[in-house]
Amino acid sequence: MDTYLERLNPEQREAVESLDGPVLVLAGAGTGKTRVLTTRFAHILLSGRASPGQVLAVTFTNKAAREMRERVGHLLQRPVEGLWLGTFHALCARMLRRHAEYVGLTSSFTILDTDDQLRLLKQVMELHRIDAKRWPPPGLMGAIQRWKDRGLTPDRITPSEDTDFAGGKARQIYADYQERLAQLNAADFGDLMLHIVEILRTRPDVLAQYHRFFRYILVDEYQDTNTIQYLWLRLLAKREGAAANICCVGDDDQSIYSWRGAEVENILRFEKDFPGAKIVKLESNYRSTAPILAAASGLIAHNEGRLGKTLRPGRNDAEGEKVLVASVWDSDEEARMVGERIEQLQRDDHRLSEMAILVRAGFQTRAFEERMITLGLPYKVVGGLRFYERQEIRDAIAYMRVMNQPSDDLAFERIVNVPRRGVGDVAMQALHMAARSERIPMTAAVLKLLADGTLKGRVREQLGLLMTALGHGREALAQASDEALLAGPSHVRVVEALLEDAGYVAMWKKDKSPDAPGRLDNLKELVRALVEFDTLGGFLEHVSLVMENDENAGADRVNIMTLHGAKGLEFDSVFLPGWEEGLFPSQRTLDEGGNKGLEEERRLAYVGITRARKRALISHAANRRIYANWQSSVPSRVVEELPEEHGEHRGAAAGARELSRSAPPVFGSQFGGQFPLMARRPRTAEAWEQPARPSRAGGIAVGARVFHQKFGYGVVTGADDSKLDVEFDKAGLKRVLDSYVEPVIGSDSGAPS
DNA sequence: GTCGTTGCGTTTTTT
DNA sequence: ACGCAACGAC
Repeated sequence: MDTYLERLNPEQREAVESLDGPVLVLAGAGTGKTRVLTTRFAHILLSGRASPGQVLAVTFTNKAAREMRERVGHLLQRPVEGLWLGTFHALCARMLRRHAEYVGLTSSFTILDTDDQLRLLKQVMELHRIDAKRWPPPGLMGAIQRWKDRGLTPDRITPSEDTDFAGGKARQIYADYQERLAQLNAADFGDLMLHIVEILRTRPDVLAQYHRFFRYILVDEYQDTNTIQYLWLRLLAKREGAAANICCVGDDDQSIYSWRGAEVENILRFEKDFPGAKIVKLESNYRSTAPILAAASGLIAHNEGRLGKTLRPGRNDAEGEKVLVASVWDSDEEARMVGERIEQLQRDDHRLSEMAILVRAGFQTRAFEERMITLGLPYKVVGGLRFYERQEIRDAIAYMRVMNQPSDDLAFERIVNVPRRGVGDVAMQALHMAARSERIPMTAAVLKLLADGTLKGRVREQLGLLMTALGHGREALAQASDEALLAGPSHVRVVEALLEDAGYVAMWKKDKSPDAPGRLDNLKELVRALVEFDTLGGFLEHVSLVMENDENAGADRVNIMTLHGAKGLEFDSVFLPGWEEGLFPSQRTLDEGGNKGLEEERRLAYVGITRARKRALISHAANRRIYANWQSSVPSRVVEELPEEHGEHRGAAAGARELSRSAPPVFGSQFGGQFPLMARRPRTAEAWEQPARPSRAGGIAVGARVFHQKFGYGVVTGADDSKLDVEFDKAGLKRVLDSYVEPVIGSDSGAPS
């Protein structure tokens, strides 16, 4: 009976068994965080403390929720139903459907996707006559989202926060945007949380109901919670006269989402909010070898203000290969080297799916993809555009939404002229006018303008066909329930017919572009997915909350993904390319976030290294092609922070570095070819130290005329160790790394070259 | 109303 | 270099 507890180490066991009162579990990478969470869940149920429906378990991704559900079921040795287990958004949507009327919605409200949100915001901004050039709608959308992330409804926006955008009109636009959402009976993603928090704040009766309901709360990835999620948790957890049975699991060292509103501070203030909280640290790592752990620990130790965990090897067999650092000439050579190493591992019977190339930014994947194609190695880019984000899928879903809910104006606007039906600005204006003046949905406005003869010619004919197709579909859907018992889910056929009759399928069949057949396949795939649901409405709820991509799972492929995308995953072999100043740490993060930004980049590096079970290969290139031109780069400072004794440094490019800044890029590939990297004898120990960082500051004097790849020509106005202040002719005063600039030869300043 | 040209920006991403 | 979005010409 208690065997599941015996499989835990003492810390894990403490985290699982401390059921009364608040618990914060600080779980380092690979220390069994998920195991603790799922076992705790099972333990609550098996010890009879609560029934499945009385536990609230929250995750960030659907994947994590699914995994937890499976593992809990496995521990209980039966599938569990009626759980409140899901993502923040899915759980909030579920709650909001029960109390929608408190925020002016009905329980059948629609959830908007990002396209819809932006289209709606643009409309509101147009009404305010905001110049979209000067104040780009996506910017304001972002601001609104951040407000929502912080729990700020329009009435809570202070004037000082408002002035930033659109000349002080942002608050008003936000308010109008919310107003329009309410009219449309719609909520965007942020609203799911914002509305429910508003309800819990203002309706003590509703809050009390949930307090009675949820006896235990479990939270995964707590370091990633933003303010509104924190508020939601706190409201639900803090009960009058009872201990808060909330257990949050997180790792401050893996907080990498501050740029989208996550507040690590939520971890730090846990003890303040929940007095008497028990803190359990999990530090035994069962995933990685000792050198990998040492490298990761040494690196993260450079951060300040940590809660201070140390990872120690949890297994006896944890010795292993050193972490490699490779210096290469350019990004092409880097891809070649990684490819070779992958082939080598493959020859040694390692599975491709146990290898991952983790990059800082999306554009880096291309070089590796190309290399994999040349070598004939199967690969998958994880987290590219997801299935439900593809144009044809969104269009098809918009068709379904309109059929399901004729008042869904945003979905209607998306498809009204797809395929082209001759509906342009003029016709749209007329439809908007009619809809607004009569206070009717757009589809009703179309019927009206068709009836009164305002619409003529081709538009009239085409829109007539569209409305007929939608009408037929809707009728068939209404009858579907009778028929369903006999013929299986008929909504599948209804949707098929709709996409045919509306000319949507024909549009892609006519399309001669190479990706049209693929899009038709995707549409078939979408229709197939419908079978899993009893009703069209159920399916639509699913797609708006669960945007994921399960394609070609299971096949043996090399994984290529961003470091962010890799969080929570693990692989035997991990490749970490592009560890160069400017790219990783990213220049932009440094510019915007200063030292805090740097620390987050360092955490990202920590996440990267700790993904590896057996081996990690870090690399940096002296030259990288960014957009059109080549840029020379210096190794990331993060590379220098790796502890020496656990790594090995290899590379041909070290000596080449001096050359790199002045040599024409065409040299690059030739040079790389002459020094096959992996064939070189590794230099150990002392080689860990960076090959003397090219210190140009000494070489470039104040007053020197220089050239910078991005900013053009300029004059140096100041210098300190590796940074230069340069007054550029076109771009103005910038602070740049000395290695990014070239002295201009033959100018009056006479810098040595 | 549609098609072609110009111009800007280009980290990370879930739901 | 490239892709997308907005604008102007047919």
